[in-house]
Amino acid sequence: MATPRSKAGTKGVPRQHRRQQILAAATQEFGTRGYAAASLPAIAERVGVTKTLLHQYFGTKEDLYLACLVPVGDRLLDTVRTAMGRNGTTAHTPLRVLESIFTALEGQREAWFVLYDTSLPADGAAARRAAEYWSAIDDLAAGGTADLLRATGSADPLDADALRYVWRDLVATLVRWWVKHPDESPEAMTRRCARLFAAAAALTPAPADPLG
Amino acid sequence: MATPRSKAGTKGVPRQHRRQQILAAATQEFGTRGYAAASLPAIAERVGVTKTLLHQYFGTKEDLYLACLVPVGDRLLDTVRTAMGRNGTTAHTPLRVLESIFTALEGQREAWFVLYDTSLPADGAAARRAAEYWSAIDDLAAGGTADLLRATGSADPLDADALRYVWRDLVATLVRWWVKHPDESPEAMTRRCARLFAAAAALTPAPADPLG
DNA sequence: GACGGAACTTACCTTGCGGTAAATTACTTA
DNA sequence: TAAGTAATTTACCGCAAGGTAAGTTCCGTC
Repeated sequence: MATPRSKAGTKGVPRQHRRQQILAAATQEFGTRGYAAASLPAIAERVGVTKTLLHQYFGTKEDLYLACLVPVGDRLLDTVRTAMGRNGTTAHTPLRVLESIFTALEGQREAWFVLYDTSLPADGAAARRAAEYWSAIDDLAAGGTADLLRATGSADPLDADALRYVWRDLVATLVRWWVKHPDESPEAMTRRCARLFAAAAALTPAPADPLG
Repeated sequence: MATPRSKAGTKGVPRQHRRQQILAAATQEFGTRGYAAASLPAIAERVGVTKTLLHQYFGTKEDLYLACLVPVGDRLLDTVRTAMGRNGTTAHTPLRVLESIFTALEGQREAWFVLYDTSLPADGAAARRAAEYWSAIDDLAAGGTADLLRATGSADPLDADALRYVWRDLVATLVRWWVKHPDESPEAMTRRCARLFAAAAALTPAPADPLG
């Protein structure tokens, strides 16, 4: 042995394990900083490894991003689908969806923002894939919001678009607040959302009968 | 004359005019791309000028950002203050605030996002200044949200914090949607928000027992 | 019609990033 | 114990960004 001059060589970390480490670190970095501001050196440092290794495991920066995106997207899409799935839209549907999202995200809350990154190279495969995910999720929400608008007598298609947009960003906002309050459990967070919804409802002078 | 070898020299644009041009272009670029992703060369190209000129007019990249931030922040803070100022919080206060924001932003809608840029160097003067602005605006909103929560019987201070957070991001979301629909006038946008609020209120039934 | 300042560019430096080729070390097994 | 392979680093390239120093052109004016 005697003074190993180089730090190269295996560190005894099996491939699959390392893969997971990298994915976790990258998801966190991408989720907090955003694709553009995130740097491979920073991710590598989190893992305690060299930038080069990331390339060898995942290829290009965008490839790595995709590798983070896919599992998160699948998990969230699935969660929302089952949360909305069974019975039609009721008043508790939004809360049920939120709770399912919080639960699915627990342990890696920043992952949400990997799905909705605005700083992606617009022409790349990552952006396309992300767009697929949130358009799929939006479609699920579309039913609910349409019902909602019909109930209050608005037929404007732009209203529907705006409402979907707002709902999506509202979820993002709640998750972002949640990230800043790590002690909050998914259940506690859901209850908090319920209270906030109630407060918000009090804000608007009650119109007509909700949802038939 | 005969073949001017260099394109240097004055283009006959007076200093103040040029200043405004640069500020407008920079605000747009920073607002759409965000501080990190925005590049000085890109801004310079918008103006039809060289990167160097930007430095000569405004100094460093962060300095330029600050020069964009300050007028926007002042204008918005002022607008919100007067919109909330007179009578206490009523049911129409949020809409009045929104309308004032839309009006103040008309002509440069992306400017909003200069105020709420998350990709700023965290330790810099720009971030500090931006934080001052939105904490000042948040303080204005604090009164309203507190009333709201008290009305629904929540005393949790974290609820108040979350509500402020959500409200701020809601505004950002609406502005973002608005940016994507350039034909929408401030007034039309305000009316649309009123309809959306009504729909959202319909969603939450009377402040009954949350979570079934 | 030469002079001086205002407006602008050319040319350059440095840094940090994404990305690749070629070592270097450790683990396994025959 | 030596070969072979898996895991990792060193050393490098190219590029684009932020930033600076030194010009170059234009314009009014005496």
